[in-house]
Amino acid sequence: MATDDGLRARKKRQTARRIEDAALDLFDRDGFEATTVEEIAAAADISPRTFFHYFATKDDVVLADYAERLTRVTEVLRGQPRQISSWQALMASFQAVAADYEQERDALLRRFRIMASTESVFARSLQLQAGWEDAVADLLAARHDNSGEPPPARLLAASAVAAMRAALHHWVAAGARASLPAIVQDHFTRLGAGLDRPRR
Amino acid sequence: MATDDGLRARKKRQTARRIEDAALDLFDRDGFEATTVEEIAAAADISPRTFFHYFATKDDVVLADYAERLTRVTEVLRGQPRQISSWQALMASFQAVAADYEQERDALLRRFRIMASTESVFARSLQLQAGWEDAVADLLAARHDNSGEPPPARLLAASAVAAMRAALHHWVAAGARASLPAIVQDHFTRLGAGLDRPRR
DNA sequence: TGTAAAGTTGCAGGGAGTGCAACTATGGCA
DNA sequence: TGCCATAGTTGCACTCCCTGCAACTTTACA
Repeated sequence: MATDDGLRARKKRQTARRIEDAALDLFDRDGFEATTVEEIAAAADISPRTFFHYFATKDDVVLADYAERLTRVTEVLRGQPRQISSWQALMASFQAVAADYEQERDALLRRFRIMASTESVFARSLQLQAGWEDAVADLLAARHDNSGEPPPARLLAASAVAAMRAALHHWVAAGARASLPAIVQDHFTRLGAGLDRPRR
Repeated sequence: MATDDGLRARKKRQTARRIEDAALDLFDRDGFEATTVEEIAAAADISPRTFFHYFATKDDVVLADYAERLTRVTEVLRGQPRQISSWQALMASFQAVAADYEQERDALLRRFRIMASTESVFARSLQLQAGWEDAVADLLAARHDNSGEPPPARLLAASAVAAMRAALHHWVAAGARASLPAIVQDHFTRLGAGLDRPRR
């Protein structure tokens, strides 16, 4: 064993990457729905059957990095000092992801384009985000030191994901030119301060 | 024309209802995935082809009433006085739905059971909720009277849906015995007041 | 070099969902 | 009442996603 970096593992990563690249190119050219798994497999030089050993569904090729993003969020969240509020900790975690996103602006926009035009991919992305909520809520509950009343972990987690999504929406709608971490900070700050502002 | 209540329309509603009932019974008995459209069609006394004239996907049978819920939200939201804050208006709208939900506790819990065990249905429900966000955000933007800075409609809408979801989660996790509107009110109030509470 | 484990492939098949064309029922009208 | 246009139903053929299985190939390691 101990094959985390042997030839086998390296090849596997390469193949996954090759499939992803081939697929996204085809999606761009022909559209997601019009592209079949058979075509992707041919372009990536594997058999159609093998495709499903790498990705559970066609949708998942587009959303390959969601799992990594989640580990990023949880890592940063775990690293936050216990003195700061849960909300501040959440903001820091999601800003870290926002900073990562900015480094891959084009890939991100490509994904959004596909999501906007393909119901199933969009739905699946929301499902993965719901998984983030679960993980984050658990962490928040654990972060609490059991003295005093517990924070509404579920509400905090759901709100954080909602803020992140609204921020991304805002960023994309404005042409993806502004600073994403700044927008995320703004959204989190508003939510943290309270949404119930009197009219005017 | 003018056939909104003729024999034709009545029959259509009956058939839709018959399909829904047959499907949910089968889902309860055999599970969602193990039930085929063919079986549902047989139980509802229609052809498999006809099933897809009533429901776009198998998933949609479970989520049939989402569209009605949305119209309920938008109706109540439109009816809110312009003096109250956007957040108060949102709270009122979602509490109306919460009150409706409570009337159909068992049907609602059945749906949650299916969603919890079936990824695709859960994902689809989130997608429909995202549709709520769109509709609500549009309404909020329109509600604003163009004087002063516009409210962050997207953020408000996303937060409201998140609060609703967290409230439902809380309600179900606690055995669905508490008052759902009260829980919704509590969640909205917390969010409205601001989530960024200092530790202790 | 031999052997166990991991990875790949082809095959057969189930089930969702769609387009099309034929058929049937309904609603309105002369 | 009988006729016609329209709406709804059905069967058929088909595409595609995805899965289990068994045979085969490659890699790791002693």
